[in-house]
Amino acid sequence: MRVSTRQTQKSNTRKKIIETAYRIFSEKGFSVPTSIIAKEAGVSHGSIFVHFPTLNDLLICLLSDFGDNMGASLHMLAKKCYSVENLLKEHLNVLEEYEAFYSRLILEKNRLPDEAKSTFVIIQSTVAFHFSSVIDREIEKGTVKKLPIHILFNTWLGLVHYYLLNKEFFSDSNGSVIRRYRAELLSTYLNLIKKESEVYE
Amino acid sequence: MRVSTRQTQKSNTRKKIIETAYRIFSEKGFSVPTSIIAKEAGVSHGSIFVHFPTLNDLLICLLSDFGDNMGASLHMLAKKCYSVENLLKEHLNVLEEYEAFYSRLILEKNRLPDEAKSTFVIIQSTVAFHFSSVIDREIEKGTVKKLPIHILFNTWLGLVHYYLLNKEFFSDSNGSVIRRYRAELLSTYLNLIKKESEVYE
Amino acid sequence: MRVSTRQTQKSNTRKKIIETAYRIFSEKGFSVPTSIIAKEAGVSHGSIFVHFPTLNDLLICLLSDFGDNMGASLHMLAKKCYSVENLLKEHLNVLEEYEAFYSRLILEKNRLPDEAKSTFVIIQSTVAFHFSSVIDREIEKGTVKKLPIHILFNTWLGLVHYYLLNKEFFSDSNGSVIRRYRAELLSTYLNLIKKESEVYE
Amino acid sequence: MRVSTRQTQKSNTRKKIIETAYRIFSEKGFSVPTSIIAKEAGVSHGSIFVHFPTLNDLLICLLSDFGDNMGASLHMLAKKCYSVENLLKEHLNVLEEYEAFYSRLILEKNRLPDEAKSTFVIIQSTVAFHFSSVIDREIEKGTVKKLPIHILFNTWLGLVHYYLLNKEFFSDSNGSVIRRYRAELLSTYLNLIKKESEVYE
DNA sequence: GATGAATGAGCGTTCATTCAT
DNA sequence: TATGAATGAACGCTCATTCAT
Repeated sequence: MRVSTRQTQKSNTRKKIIETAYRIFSEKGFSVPTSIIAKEAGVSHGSIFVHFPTLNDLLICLLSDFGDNMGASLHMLAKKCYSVENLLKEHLNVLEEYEAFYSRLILEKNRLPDEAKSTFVIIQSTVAFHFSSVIDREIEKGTVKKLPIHILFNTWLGLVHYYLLNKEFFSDSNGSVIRRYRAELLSTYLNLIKKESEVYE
Repeated sequence: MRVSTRQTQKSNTRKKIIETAYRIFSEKGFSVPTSIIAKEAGVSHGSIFVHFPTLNDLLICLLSDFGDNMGASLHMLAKKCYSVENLLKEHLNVLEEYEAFYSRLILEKNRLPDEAKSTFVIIQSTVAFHFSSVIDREIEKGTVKKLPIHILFNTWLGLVHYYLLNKEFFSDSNGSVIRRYRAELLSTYLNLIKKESEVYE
Repeated sequence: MRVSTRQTQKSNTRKKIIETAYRIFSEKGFSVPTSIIAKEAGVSHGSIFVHFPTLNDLLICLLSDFGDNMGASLHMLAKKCYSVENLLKEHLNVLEEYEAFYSRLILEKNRLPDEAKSTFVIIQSTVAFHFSSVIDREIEKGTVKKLPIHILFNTWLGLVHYYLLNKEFFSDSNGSVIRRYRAELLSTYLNLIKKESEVYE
Repeated sequence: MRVSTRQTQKSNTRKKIIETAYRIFSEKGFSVPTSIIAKEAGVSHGSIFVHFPTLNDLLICLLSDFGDNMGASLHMLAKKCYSVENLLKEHLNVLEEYEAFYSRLILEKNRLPDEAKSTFVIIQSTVAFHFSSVIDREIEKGTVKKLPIHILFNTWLGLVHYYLLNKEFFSDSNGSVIRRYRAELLSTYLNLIKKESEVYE
């Protein structure tokens, strides 16, 4: 019991740091000083370095957790996705769930440790995989235009990222851009890729 | 004469600072220290602050100049653009011309003074304006799908920005992504927006 | 039994700390962090401060133990030492036995608590005492030059310390300098202090 | 004139930093924080890093200057030194001149950048060179015992260093150990190395 | 106007020490 | 008693900004 209590406390602190960092990095970007994270988390500055020897280690942990979580959410895409429409809807659901941090990731990944890039790559690969198989099928069925799949994918991702990265132009800074533009994004994109006879409404 | 000489000198220094900052920010991003800019420009560190009271002022000037230049280039779009295809080709030409700095702008605009956003907005508005009028015409002519114009535009911009922001995944770090993917970007996008009978090759 | 067990445990912990600190300080010097000592000793970081309220207390204990041990070894000098030669040989034996820690002590004593100096003094006094009585006798016998004894002693100590403190110039960093230069140190020193008719070979 | 004034100011600050660092390192050792040096020098903390990019650079500069100065003083040894006695007297003069910093150097050289060791080596080599040539001559003349020169040298250096390193046992902490023990050191050492017929008084 | 040395607040990180368990 | 997470003052170093020349 004793040991368990101690471990709980430790992991509580760790959790507080991780959650605070996640929240603050989401809000303000990855260059917020560690001292601010500590203050917001209600722990001492030194505590951060008890749990994460360097700032990079904290970032890597955050990104890794994030990649795992978002990856897990994305893996559930496969089950429900009999159509592109469904796939993209679910993709938007996942993006909405992780919206703030994901936006920071795609914006600042170049400043982050190399591990960040792999997180990014893994996430996109997962989506790309499901996207490919669904689109492939639809192209064969003749419901989607026959165009190179990777560019169809990049077009979708580019479109969504464009809204995420320019959030302040599209919505109140607090709301979710994804939620607000979900319908528009979906219908436009689907109407673009569908053959004319298959118009999406 | 004296005054004129001094003014010449003054404006030379200013020009050197602006050009150097433009080049270095293009290459390394906006967080290069001012001392490095000064050294590269061959002027004293203090000179920067004679011409630009704060770093923000230098950035605003740079962005404003950039907006003017790129805006001017973009205004010439109108003349040549009788078709979407031509318009987009010219847009890519302009983007290629300003590629490095433009990429930094869309990547780091959140770290820049608020004025940066207006530069960004002005540039995109200019493009959007020409895009609208051309697309409008083509929709009316029935060569382009009837979809909300602003989303068609965002799709195009999102697609291009996606390549610019993920340059390292698409090309050698030195070459121009735009030059390399120009054909692919154009053909994909046009095939998406054109009605089937009008397929772009 | 409980109490005894607990006491055993306590003294075991204490012993582990002392032994580890002795070993690590010998190897790496006195500025190794306490956390490293704890890890190497296989005890918790806090345990160090249960047994030694401050780092200084640990150092004082270590130095005191060291003084006792080396002092005890040195006290046995008296029995065997009928000649300076024997005395110095035995002195070198003792120094070789304690070489690593002793070298650290003479190198870093200024960074150590004042008590370190008394350890140093006690050790040297012990040697000086035996040295004095042997040399005294030899001077009377006329085998050693008649010079102030304390300087003869300081010359010897200076010579030996010089080799200990500049170990890296004289030998591989791993071997014992004393062992390697024992003969040379002895013969030179003895030839210096002996009257000519008594040359040492 | 203007430029000269500016340069003077700069070099004044640099000089203040160097002199203060020299003085404080002499008094308290090389691990005094840079912030203390700055405060004592009457300059801002940042100023130190304007003149010396890293602490190591400051140390290297200090040691290099020191090596040059002491080296220059030592090179004058050659002229006056017709006898060991004169040589050693002059050596002591130089040591007395640089006593405080020299003592720190021999005590803490292991903690200093590698360049420190070369300073140490250069200084000792200079002394060793003059020592060798004088002693060589005297051994040939038969006034000094025939013993390996390098150990005769190490004995001298060991003796002097012993007094420098244990200053607090030999003299008031303020006075110069060298000045106080000059006669004793010289006479003892000379009497040890001289043949008996040549006794030094 | 141009200079560049000087400034000092702020950064990530270290480590002896404390204290609830 | 033993634990080890938590603490916070201190460190070397950076850099936009100031100002005497």
